[in-house]
Amino acid sequence: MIRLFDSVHGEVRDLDLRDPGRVSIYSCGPTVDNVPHIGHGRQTLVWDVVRRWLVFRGFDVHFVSNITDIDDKIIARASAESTSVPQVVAKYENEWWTAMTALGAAMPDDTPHATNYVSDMIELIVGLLERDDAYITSDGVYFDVTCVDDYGLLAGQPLDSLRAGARVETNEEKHSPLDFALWKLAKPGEPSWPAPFGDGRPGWHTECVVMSLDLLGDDFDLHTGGLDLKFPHHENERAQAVAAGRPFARHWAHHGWVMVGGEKMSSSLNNFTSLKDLLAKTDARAYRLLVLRSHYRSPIEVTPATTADAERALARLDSLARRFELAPLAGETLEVASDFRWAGIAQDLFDAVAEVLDDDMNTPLAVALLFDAVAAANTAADDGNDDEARTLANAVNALFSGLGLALNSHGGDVDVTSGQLVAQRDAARAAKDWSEADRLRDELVTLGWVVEDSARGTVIRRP
RNA sequence: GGCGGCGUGGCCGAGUGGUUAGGCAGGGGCCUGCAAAGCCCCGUACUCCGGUUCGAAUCCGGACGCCGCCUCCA
Repeated sequence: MIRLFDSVHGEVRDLDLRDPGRVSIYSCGPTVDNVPHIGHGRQTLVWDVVRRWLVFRGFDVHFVSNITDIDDKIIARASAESTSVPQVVAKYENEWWTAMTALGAAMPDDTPHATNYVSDMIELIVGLLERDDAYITSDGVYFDVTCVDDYGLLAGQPLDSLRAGARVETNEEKHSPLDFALWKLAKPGEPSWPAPFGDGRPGWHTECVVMSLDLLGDDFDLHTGGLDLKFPHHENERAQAVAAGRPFARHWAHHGWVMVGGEKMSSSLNNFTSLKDLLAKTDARAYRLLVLRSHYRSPIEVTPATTADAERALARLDSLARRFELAPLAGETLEVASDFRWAGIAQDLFDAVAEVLDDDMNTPLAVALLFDAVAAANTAADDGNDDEARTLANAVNALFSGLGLALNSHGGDVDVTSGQLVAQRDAARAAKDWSEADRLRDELVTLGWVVEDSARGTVIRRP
Protein backbone atom coordinates (compact mmCIF):
# COMPACT_ATOMS: atom_id res chain seq x y z
CA MET A 1 0.00 0.00 0.00
CA ILE A 2 1.26 3.41 -0.98
CA ARG A 3 0.83 6.16 1.56
CA LEU A 4 0.98 9.85 0.80
CA PHE A 5 0.44 13.05 2.72
CA ASP A 6 -3.01 14.32 1.83
CA SER A 7 -3.28 18.09 1.89
CA VAL A 8 -6.99 18.04 2.70
CA HIS A 9 -6.63 15.90 5.79
CA GLY A 10 -3.22 17.15 6.78
CA GLU A 11 -1.88 13.68 7.37
CA VAL A 12 -0.27 10.74 5.65
CA ARG A 13 -2.94 8.34 4.44
CA ASP A 14 -3.27 5.25 2.32
CA LEU A 15 -3.66 6.04 -1.35
CA ASP A 16 -7.21 4.86 -1.89
CA LEU A 17 -7.39 4.18 -5.61
CA ARG A 18 -10.46 4.41 -7.80
CA ASP A 19 -9.35 1.30 -9.65
CA PRO A 20 -6.97 -0.93 -7.70
CA GLY A 21 -3.68 -1.28 -9.53
CA ARG A 22 -4.18 1.85 -11.59
CA VAL A 23 -3.21 5.38 -10.58
CA SER A 24 -4.49 8.49 -12.33
CA ILE A 25 -2.50 11.63 -11.65
CA TYR A 26 -3.01 15.21 -12.71
CA SER A 27 -0.03 17.46 -12.10
CA CYS A 28 -0.51 21.16 -12.70
CA GLY A 29 1.87 22.26 -15.43
CA PRO A 30 3.29 25.62 -16.40
CA THR A 31 1.95 28.78 -17.90
CA VAL A 32 4.37 29.20 -20.78
CA ASP A 33 5.12 32.88 -20.45
CA ASN A 34 8.75 32.62 -19.38
CA VAL A 35 11.69 30.23 -19.11
CA PRO A 36 11.33 27.46 -16.53
CA HIS A 37 13.26 28.03 -13.33
CA ILE A 38 14.83 25.74 -10.76
CA GLY A 39 11.58 25.52 -8.83
CA HIS A 40 9.77 24.18 -11.86
CA GLY A 41 12.61 21.72 -12.16
CA ARG A 42 12.06 20.50 -8.66
CA GLN A 43 8.35 20.16 -9.30
CA THR A 44 8.98 18.04 -12.36
CA LEU A 45 11.56 15.91 -10.59
CA VAL A 46 9.41 15.31 -7.53
CA TRP A 47 6.44 14.02 -9.50
CA ASP A 48 8.60 12.22 -12.02
CA VAL A 49 10.09 10.29 -9.13
CA VAL A 50 6.69 9.53 -7.64
CA ARG A 51 5.41 8.39 -11.01
CA ARG A 52 8.47 6.21 -11.62
CA TRP A 53 8.24 4.66 -8.20
CA LEU A 54 4.58 3.77 -8.73
CA VAL A 55 5.47 2.19 -12.07
CA PHE A 56 8.35 0.36 -10.43
CA ARG A 57 5.86 -0.96 -7.88
CA GLY A 58 3.76 -2.34 -10.67
CA PHE A 59 0.99 0.22 -10.88
CA ASP A 60 -0.48 1.23 -14.20
CA VAL A 61 0.03 4.98 -14.01
CA HIS A 62 -1.78 7.55 -16.12
CA PHE A 63 0.11 10.81 -15.72
CA VAL A 64 -1.31 14.03 -17.10
CA SER A 65 0.32 17.44 -16.96
CA ASN A 66 -1.04 20.46 -18.78
CA ILE A 67 0.33 23.45 -20.62
CA THR A 68 -1.46 26.73 -19.98
CA ASP A 69 -1.17 28.44 -23.33
CA ILE A 70 -3.53 31.36 -22.84
CA ASP A 71 -3.24 33.72 -19.91
CA ASP A 72 -2.86 37.39 -19.02
CA LYS A 73 0.85 36.94 -18.48
CA ILE A 74 1.33 35.39 -21.91
CA ILE A 75 -0.47 38.32 -23.48
CA ALA A 76 1.72 40.70 -21.50
CA ARG A 77 4.84 38.85 -22.58
CA ALA A 78 3.82 38.96 -26.24
CA SER A 79 3.38 42.69 -25.89
CA ALA A 80 6.70 43.11 -24.10
CA GLU A 81 8.54 41.10 -26.74
CA SER A 82 6.63 42.74 -29.56
CA THR A 83 5.48 39.41 -30.82
CA SER A 84 2.33 37.30 -30.90
CA VAL A 85 0.75 35.07 -28.31
CA PRO A 86 1.26 31.91 -30.42
CA GLN A 87 4.93 32.77 -30.82
CA VAL A 88 5.40 33.29 -27.09
CA VAL A 89 3.67 29.99 -26.42
CA ALA A 90 5.76 28.13 -28.99
CA LYS A 91 8.98 29.60 -27.68
CA TYR A 92 8.44 28.97 -23.98
CA GLU A 93 6.74 25.64 -24.34
CA ASN A 94 9.76 24.51 -26.28
CA GLU A 95 11.99 25.86 -23.52
CA TRP A 96 9.92 23.93 -21.02
CA TRP A 97 10.15 20.51 -22.64
CA THR A 98 13.79 20.98 -23.55
CA ALA A 99 14.66 21.72 -19.94
CA MET A 100 12.50 18.94 -18.51
CA THR A 101 13.94 16.41 -20.92
CA ALA A 102 17.42 17.55 -19.93
CA LEU A 103 16.42 16.80 -16.36
CA GLY A 104 15.70 13.23 -17.32
CA ALA A 105 11.99 13.58 -16.69
CA ALA A 106 9.73 11.27 -18.66
CA MET A 107 7.09 12.92 -20.81
CA PRO A 108 3.58 12.85 -19.33
CA ASP A 109 1.16 10.43 -20.96
CA ASP A 110 -0.96 13.42 -21.91
CA THR A 111 -0.08 17.10 -22.17
CA PRO A 112 -3.38 18.91 -22.69
CA HIS A 113 -3.32 22.51 -23.83
CA ALA A 114 -5.91 24.92 -22.52
CA THR A 115 -6.72 26.36 -25.93
CA ASN A 116 -7.82 22.92 -27.13
CA TYR A 117 -10.43 22.81 -24.39
CA VAL A 118 -12.15 26.15 -24.78
CA SER A 119 -15.45 24.69 -25.94
CA ASP A 120 -15.52 22.28 -23.00
CA MET A 121 -14.79 25.15 -20.66
CA ILE A 122 -17.58 27.22 -22.15
CA GLU A 123 -19.90 24.28 -21.64
CA LEU A 124 -18.89 24.06 -17.99
CA ILE A 125 -19.40 27.80 -17.50
CA VAL A 126 -22.82 27.72 -19.16
CA GLY A 127 -23.83 24.98 -16.75
CA LEU A 128 -22.57 26.95 -13.76
CA LEU A 129 -24.51 30.01 -14.92
CA GLU A 130 -27.65 27.94 -15.36
CA ARG A 131 -27.36 26.74 -11.78
CA ASP A 132 -26.67 30.27 -10.52
CA ASP A 133 -23.27 29.24 -9.28
CA ALA A 134 -21.78 31.98 -11.44
CA TYR A 135 -22.70 35.49 -12.53
CA ILE A 136 -21.85 37.89 -15.29
CA THR A 137 -20.19 41.27 -14.77
CA SER A 138 -19.01 43.93 -17.15
CA ASP A 139 -15.65 42.23 -17.62
CA GLY A 140 -16.45 38.55 -17.47
CA VAL A 141 -18.06 35.63 -15.71
CA TYR A 142 -17.34 34.94 -12.05
CA PHE A 143 -17.82 31.94 -9.83
CA ASP A 144 -19.79 32.53 -6.63
CA VAL A 145 -17.81 30.74 -3.93
CA THR A 146 -20.74 30.72 -1.51
CA CYS A 147 -22.33 28.05 -3.70
CA VAL A 148 -19.91 25.46 -2.40
CA ASP A 149 -20.66 24.47 1.17
CA ASP A 150 -17.20 23.38 2.06
CA TYR A 151 -15.31 26.07 0.19
CA GLY A 152 -12.01 26.44 2.03
CA LEU A 153 -11.43 22.71 2.32
CA LEU A 154 -7.97 22.90 0.79
CA ALA A 155 -7.15 26.22 2.43
CA GLY A 156 -7.97 24.63 5.76
CA GLN A 157 -10.12 27.57 6.68
CA PRO A 158 -13.80 28.38 6.47
CA LEU A 159 -15.02 30.91 3.96
CA ASP A 160 -15.47 33.62 6.58
CA SER A 161 -11.90 33.66 7.77
CA LEU A 162 -10.62 33.51 4.21
CA ARG A 163 -12.75 36.49 3.39
CA ALA A 164 -11.53 38.35 6.47
CA GLY A 165 -7.95 38.04 5.31
CA ALA A 166 -8.60 38.90 1.69
CA ARG A 167 -6.85 41.99 0.42
CA VAL A 168 -8.68 45.02 -0.76
CA GLU A 169 -10.68 44.19 -3.83
CA THR A 170 -10.64 46.60 -6.72
CA ASN A 171 -13.42 44.92 -8.67
CA GLU A 172 -16.60 46.38 -7.19
CA GLU A 173 -18.81 44.06 -9.22
CA LYS A 174 -17.62 40.88 -7.56
CA HIS A 175 -19.96 39.65 -4.85
CA SER A 176 -17.04 38.49 -2.78
CA PRO A 177 -13.32 39.12 -3.11
CA LEU A 178 -12.90 35.35 -3.22
CA ASP A 179 -15.05 34.96 -6.32
CA PHE A 180 -12.87 34.17 -9.29
CA ALA A 181 -12.99 34.66 -13.04
CA LEU A 182 -14.27 31.77 -15.13
CA TRP A 183 -14.19 33.83 -18.29
CA LYS A 184 -12.51 37.12 -19.11
CA LEU A 185 -14.01 39.29 -21.82
CA ALA A 186 -11.46 40.30 -24.43
CA LYS A 187 -10.20 43.84 -24.67
CA PRO A 188 -9.43 45.12 -28.15
CA GLY A 189 -6.51 43.26 -29.69
CA GLU A 190 -6.54 40.40 -27.22
CA PRO A 191 -6.94 36.81 -28.35
CA SER A 192 -10.49 35.63 -27.91
CA TRP A 193 -12.94 32.82 -28.48
CA PRO A 194 -16.64 33.31 -29.13
CA ALA A 195 -18.93 32.47 -26.24
CA PRO A 196 -22.60 33.02 -25.38
CA PHE A 197 -21.58 35.46 -22.64
CA GLY A 198 -19.22 37.41 -24.87
CA ASP A 199 -15.95 36.85 -26.72
CA GLY A 200 -13.03 36.29 -24.43
CA ARG A 201 -10.73 33.73 -22.85
CA PRO A 202 -11.05 31.21 -20.05
CA GLY A 203 -9.88 31.82 -16.50
CA TRP A 204 -6.94 29.86 -15.23
CA HIS A 205 -8.82 27.85 -12.63
CA THR A 206 -11.28 26.57 -15.21
CA GLU A 207 -8.74 24.89 -17.45
CA CYS A 208 -7.40 22.30 -15.09
CA VAL A 209 -10.76 21.10 -13.87
CA VAL A 210 -11.96 20.54 -17.43
CA MET A 211 -8.79 18.90 -18.70
CA SER A 212 -8.25 16.63 -15.71
CA LEU A 213 -11.83 15.37 -15.77
CA ASP A 214 -11.73 14.87 -19.50
CA LEU A 215 -8.54 12.85 -19.55
CA LEU A 216 -8.72 11.06 -16.23
CA GLY A 217 -12.46 10.95 -15.61
CA ASP A 218 -14.50 11.73 -12.54
CA ASP A 219 -13.08 10.78 -9.19
CA PHE A 220 -9.50 10.47 -10.41
CA ASP A 221 -6.85 9.53 -7.88
CA LEU A 222 -4.32 12.24 -7.31
CA HIS A 223 -3.99 15.93 -8.01
CA THR A 224 -0.62 17.51 -7.40
CA GLY A 225 1.12 20.83 -7.60
CA GLY A 226 3.23 23.32 -5.70
CA LEU A 227 2.18 24.33 -2.22
CA ASP A 228 1.26 27.73 -3.60
CA LEU A 229 -1.37 26.19 -5.85
CA LYS A 230 -3.25 24.66 -2.93
CA PHE A 231 -5.10 27.89 -2.47
CA PRO A 232 -6.70 29.42 -4.38
CA HIS A 233 -5.99 27.46 -7.59
CA HIS A 234 -6.82 23.96 -6.42
CA GLU A 235 -9.54 25.17 -4.13
CA ASN A 236 -11.19 26.85 -7.10
CA GLU A 237 -10.77 23.89 -9.40
CA ARG A 238 -12.48 21.76 -6.84
CA ALA A 239 -15.21 24.32 -6.25
CA GLN A 240 -16.19 24.19 -9.92
CA ALA A 241 -16.21 20.41 -9.97
CA VAL A 242 -18.32 20.29 -6.84
CA ALA A 243 -20.76 22.84 -8.23
CA ALA A 244 -20.96 20.90 -11.47
CA GLY A 245 -21.66 17.72 -9.56
CA ARG A 246 -18.49 16.00 -10.71
CA PRO A 247 -16.54 13.95 -8.16
CA PHE A 248 -13.04 15.39 -8.23
CA ALA A 249 -9.60 14.34 -7.00
CA ARG A 250 -9.56 11.64 -4.32
CA HIS A 251 -6.21 12.85 -3.00
CA TRP A 252 -4.26 16.09 -3.04
CA ALA A 253 -0.51 16.31 -2.70
CA HIS A 254 1.71 19.38 -2.74
CA HIS A 255 5.44 19.78 -2.89
CA GLY A 256 7.65 22.35 -1.18
CA TRP A 257 9.45 25.19 -2.82
CA VAL A 258 12.94 25.98 -3.84
CA MET A 259 14.13 28.80 -1.62
CA VAL A 260 16.63 31.53 -2.32
CA GLY A 261 18.38 32.89 0.73
CA GLY A 262 15.43 31.90 2.88
CA GLU A 263 12.83 33.28 0.49
CA LYS A 264 10.59 31.41 -1.89
CA MET A 265 11.87 31.35 -5.46
CA SER A 266 9.18 32.75 -7.69
CA SER A 267 8.66 34.26 -11.06
CA SER A 268 6.92 37.23 -9.54
CA LEU A 269 9.69 37.95 -7.05
CA ASN A 270 12.12 37.70 -9.93
CA ASN A 271 14.65 35.95 -7.76
CA PHE A 272 14.88 32.84 -9.87
CA THR A 273 17.65 31.01 -11.65
CA SER A 274 16.61 29.41 -14.89
CA LEU A 275 16.83 25.69 -15.15
CA LYS A 276 18.88 26.11 -18.27
CA ASP A 277 21.51 28.10 -16.37
CA LEU A 278 21.63 25.52 -13.60
CA LEU A 279 22.02 22.64 -16.01
CA ALA A 280 24.71 24.44 -17.95
CA LYS A 281 27.01 24.04 -14.96
CA THR A 282 25.52 21.18 -12.98
CA ASP A 283 25.00 17.54 -13.90
CA ALA A 284 21.22 17.10 -14.20
CA ARG A 285 21.57 13.88 -12.24
CA ALA A 286 23.11 15.82 -9.38
CA TYR A 287 20.03 18.02 -9.23
CA ARG A 288 17.86 14.92 -9.17
CA LEU A 289 19.98 13.54 -6.36
CA LEU A 290 19.75 16.85 -4.51
CA VAL A 291 15.97 16.70 -4.82
CA LEU A 292 15.91 13.07 -3.73
CA ARG A 293 18.00 13.88 -0.67
CA SER A 294 15.36 16.12 0.82
CA HIS A 295 11.75 15.27 1.46
CA TYR A 296 9.40 16.46 -1.28
CA ARG A 297 7.36 18.54 1.15
CA SER A 298 10.36 20.37 2.62
CA PRO A 299 11.80 23.56 1.25
CA ILE A 300 15.23 23.26 -0.33
CA GLU A 301 18.00 25.72 -1.06
CA VAL A 302 19.70 25.21 -4.38
CA THR A 303 23.06 26.93 -4.08
CA PRO A 304 26.54 26.30 -5.47
CA ALA A 305 27.31 24.64 -2.14
CA THR A 306 24.38 22.23 -2.18
CA THR A 307 24.74 21.33 -5.84
CA ALA A 308 28.47 20.75 -5.42
CA ASP A 309 27.69 18.52 -2.45
CA ALA A 310 25.27 16.54 -4.59
CA GLU A 311 27.76 16.27 -7.41
CA ARG A 312 30.37 14.78 -5.11
CA ALA A 313 27.85 12.32 -3.74
CA LEU A 314 26.92 11.42 -7.30
CA ALA A 315 30.59 10.85 -8.09
CA ARG A 316 30.59 8.17 -5.43
CA LEU A 317 27.71 6.42 -7.17
CA ASP A 318 29.35 6.70 -10.57
CA SER A 319 32.49 5.28 -9.04
CA LEU A 320 30.47 2.23 -8.02
CA ALA A 321 29.08 2.03 -11.54
CA ARG A 322 32.60 2.02 -12.97
CA ARG A 323 33.82 -0.59 -10.54
CA PHE A 324 31.00 -2.97 -11.43
CA GLU A 325 30.47 -1.73 -14.98
CA LEU A 326 26.83 -1.00 -14.27
CA ALA A 327 24.53 0.18 -17.02
CA PRO A 328 21.39 2.21 -16.29
CA LEU A 329 18.20 0.19 -16.50
CA ALA A 330 15.84 3.01 -17.32
CA GLY A 331 16.07 6.35 -18.99
CA GLU A 332 13.54 7.89 -21.27
CA THR A 333 11.20 5.06 -20.54
CA LEU A 334 9.66 4.41 -17.20
CA GLU A 335 9.83 0.67 -17.13
CA VAL A 336 12.98 -0.59 -15.50
CA ALA A 337 14.22 -3.07 -18.05
CA SER A 338 15.68 -5.67 -15.80
CA ASP A 339 15.55 -9.37 -15.28
CA PHE A 340 17.16 -8.66 -11.95
CA ARG A 341 16.23 -11.26 -9.42
CA TRP A 342 15.13 -9.77 -6.15
CA ALA A 343 16.32 -12.39 -3.71
CA GLY A 344 18.45 -12.63 -0.60
CA ILE A 345 20.36 -9.46 0.26
CA ALA A 346 18.96 -7.72 -2.82
CA GLN A 347 15.45 -8.51 -1.64
CA ASP A 348 16.32 -7.17 1.80
CA LEU A 349 17.51 -3.92 0.27
CA PHE A 350 14.46 -3.69 -1.94
CA ASP A 351 12.14 -4.29 1.00
CA ALA A 352 13.84 -1.64 3.11
CA VAL A 353 13.76 0.93 0.34
CA ALA A 354 10.20 0.10 -0.63
CA GLU A 355 9.05 0.44 2.95
CA VAL A 356 10.28 4.01 3.26
CA LEU A 357 9.26 5.09 -0.24
CA ASP A 358 5.80 3.61 0.08
CA ASP A 359 5.40 5.68 3.22
CA ASP A 360 5.03 9.19 1.83
CA MET A 361 8.04 8.95 -0.46
CA ASN A 362 10.80 9.25 2.09
CA THR A 363 13.45 9.56 -0.58
CA PRO A 364 16.17 10.91 1.77
CA LEU A 365 15.94 7.77 3.88
CA ALA A 366 15.84 5.60 0.78
CA VAL A 367 18.98 7.28 -0.53
CA ALA A 368 20.66 6.72 2.84
CA LEU A 369 19.82 3.02 2.62
CA LEU A 370 21.21 2.90 -0.89
CA PHE A 371 24.44 4.57 0.20
CA ASP A 372 24.73 1.98 2.94
CA ALA A 373 24.42 -0.65 0.24
CA VAL A 374 27.08 1.09 -1.84
CA ALA A 375 29.52 0.80 1.05
CA ALA A 376 28.50 -2.81 1.60
CA ALA A 377 29.07 -3.63 -2.05
CA ASN A 378 32.51 -2.04 -2.01
CA THR A 379 33.43 -3.80 1.19
CA ALA A 380 32.31 -7.14 -0.19
CA ALA A 381 34.34 -6.55 -3.32
CA ASP A 382 37.39 -5.54 -1.28
CA ASP A 383 36.99 -8.76 0.67
CA GLY A 384 36.72 -10.83 -2.48
CA ASN A 385 33.04 -11.69 -2.02
CA ASP A 386 32.31 -11.05 -5.65
CA ASP A 387 28.83 -12.52 -5.85
CA GLU A 388 27.59 -10.56 -2.89
CA ALA A 389 29.26 -7.40 -4.13
CA ARG A 390 27.77 -7.70 -7.59
CA THR A 391 24.33 -8.53 -6.26
CA LEU A 392 24.32 -5.44 -4.09
CA ALA A 393 25.73 -3.21 -6.80
CA ASN A 394 23.10 -4.39 -9.26
CA ALA A 395 20.35 -3.85 -6.73
CA VAL A 396 21.55 -0.31 -6.05
CA ASN A 397 21.67 0.32 -9.78
CA ALA A 398 18.17 -1.06 -10.32
CA LEU A 399 16.69 0.99 -7.51
CA PHE A 400 18.34 4.23 -8.58
CA SER A 401 17.17 3.49 -12.12
CA GLY A 402 13.69 3.12 -10.72
CA LEU A 403 13.96 6.64 -9.33
CA GLY A 404 15.17 7.96 -12.64
CA LEU A 405 18.79 8.36 -11.60
CA ALA A 406 21.05 6.69 -14.16
CA LEU A 407 24.40 5.70 -12.75
CA ASN A 408 27.18 6.44 -15.17
CA SER A 409 30.06 4.02 -15.61
CA HIS A 410 31.29 5.83 -18.68
CA GLY A 411 34.11 8.21 -17.80
CA GLY A 412 34.09 9.97 -21.14
CA ASP A 413 35.23 9.15 -24.65
CA VAL A 414 38.91 8.34 -24.80
CA ASP A 415 40.73 9.85 -27.78
CA VAL A 416 43.55 8.02 -29.56
CA THR A 417 46.34 10.02 -27.92
CA SER A 418 45.00 9.46 -24.43
CA GLY A 419 44.48 5.80 -25.16
CA GLN A 420 48.09 5.50 -26.18
CA LEU A 421 49.25 7.24 -23.01
CA VAL A 422 47.21 4.77 -20.97
CA ALA A 423 48.82 1.84 -22.77
CA GLN A 424 52.27 3.33 -22.30
CA ARG A 425 51.66 3.88 -18.62
CA ASP A 426 50.50 0.30 -18.15
CA ALA A 427 53.66 -0.86 -19.88
CA ALA A 428 55.81 1.37 -17.69
CA ARG A 429 54.09 0.11 -14.57
CA ALA A 430 54.56 -3.47 -15.67
CA ALA A 431 58.27 -2.69 -16.06
CA LYS A 432 58.21 -0.97 -12.66
CA ASP A 433 59.45 2.21 -14.28
CA TRP A 434 57.68 4.40 -11.76
CA SER A 435 59.08 7.73 -12.86
CA GLU A 436 57.91 7.11 -16.42
CA ALA A 437 54.52 5.90 -15.14
CA ASP A 438 54.14 9.04 -13.05
CA ARG A 439 55.20 11.24 -15.94
CA LEU A 440 52.53 9.66 -18.14
CA ARG A 441 49.96 10.09 -15.39
CA ASP A 442 50.82 13.78 -15.14
CA GLU A 443 50.43 14.06 -18.88
CA LEU A 444 46.97 12.52 -18.72
CA VAL A 445 46.01 14.82 -15.85
CA THR A 446 47.13 17.76 -17.95
CA LEU A 447 44.77 16.52 -20.64
CA GLY A 448 41.96 16.77 -18.11
CA TRP A 449 41.67 13.16 -16.98
CA VAL A 450 41.35 11.67 -13.54
CA VAL A 451 43.68 8.69 -13.46
CA GLU A 452 42.90 5.63 -11.39
CA ASP A 453 44.50 2.24 -11.12
CA SER A 454 42.23 -0.74 -11.13
CA ALA A 455 42.45 -4.50 -11.46
CA ARG A 456 42.13 -3.90 -15.19
CA GLY A 457 45.02 -1.46 -15.27
CA THR A 458 44.96 2.29 -15.75
CA VAL A 459 41.46 3.72 -16.00
CA ILE A 460 40.88 7.34 -16.97
CA ARG A 461 37.75 9.40 -16.65
CA ARG A 462 36.61 12.96 -16.79
CA PRO A 463 36.29 14.66 -13.39
C1' G B 1 -5.96 39.11 12.15
C1' G B 2 -6.91 33.70 10.43
C1' C B 3 -4.46 29.17 8.88
C1' G B 4 -0.01 26.23 8.15
C1' G B 5 5.18 24.86 8.27
C1' C B 6 10.11 25.11 10.21
C1' G B 7 14.45 25.71 13.97
C1' U B 8 19.28 18.77 14.24
C1' G B 9 26.69 18.16 14.65
C1' G B 10 31.38 22.70 9.93
C1' C B 11 27.50 22.28 5.73
C1' C B 12 23.24 19.49 3.50
C1' G B 13 19.60 16.43 5.58
C1' A B 14 16.43 11.95 7.80
C1' G B 15 14.45 10.18 12.22
C1' U B 16 12.49 7.17 16.54
C1' G B 17 10.66 8.04 23.65
C1' G B 18 16.13 4.54 25.59
C1' U B 19 20.24 1.55 20.26
C1' U B 20 25.40 4.45 14.25
C1' A B 21 20.69 7.89 9.95
C1' G B 22 23.02 9.00 5.28
C1' G B 23 25.95 12.39 2.22
C1' C B 24 29.67 16.33 1.77
C1' A B 25 33.80 18.61 4.13
C1' G B 26 37.76 17.71 8.05
C1' G B 27 41.32 14.44 11.10
C1' G B 28 43.69 9.48 11.71
C1' G B 29 44.61 4.60 9.66
C1' C B 30 44.50 0.41 5.88
C1' C B 31 45.27 -0.55 0.76
C1' U B 32 48.77 1.45 -3.26
C1' G B 33 55.56 1.73 -5.98
C1' C B 34 53.32 6.79 -5.06
C1' A B 35 48.51 8.45 -5.90
C1' A B 36 43.31 8.09 -7.12
C1' A B 37 39.20 5.07 -6.03
C1' G B 38 37.70 1.93 -2.05
C1' C B 39 37.53 0.33 3.18
C1' C B 40 37.92 1.26 8.69
C1' C B 41 37.93 4.72 12.91
C1' C B 42 36.87 9.81 14.93
C1' G B 43 33.55 14.65 16.03
C1' U B 44 29.10 12.37 19.98
C1' A B 45 24.20 17.32 17.34
C1' C B 46 19.13 18.29 18.03
C1' U B 47 16.75 27.20 19.39
C1' C B 48 15.61 28.36 24.68
C1' C B 49 12.73 27.60 29.38
C1' G B 50 9.51 24.62 32.12
C1' G B 51 6.69 19.87 32.60
C1' U B 52 5.41 14.44 31.96
C1' U B 53 8.74 10.04 32.26
C1' C B 54 13.25 5.50 35.17
C1' G B 55 14.71 7.99 30.50
C1' A B 56 12.96 13.27 25.48
C1' A B 57 16.09 16.02 20.17
C1' U B 58 11.56 12.72 19.90
C1' C B 59 5.24 13.85 24.14
C1' C B 60 2.86 18.47 26.65
C1' G B 61 3.03 23.88 27.82
C1' G B 62 5.43 28.46 27.07
C1' A B 63 9.16 31.82 24.85
C1' C B 64 12.21 33.41 20.86
C1' G B 65 13.50 33.27 15.74
C1' C B 66 12.49 32.12 10.54
C1' C B 67 9.29 30.98 6.35
C1' G B 68 4.71 30.56 3.78
C1' C B 69 -0.72 30.89 2.34
C1' C B 70 -5.14 34.21 2.76
C1' U B 71 -3.30 38.27 -4.54
C1' C B 72 -0.24 36.10 -9.80
C1' C B 73 3.12 32.03 -8.45
C1' A B 74 5.74 25.13 -9.14
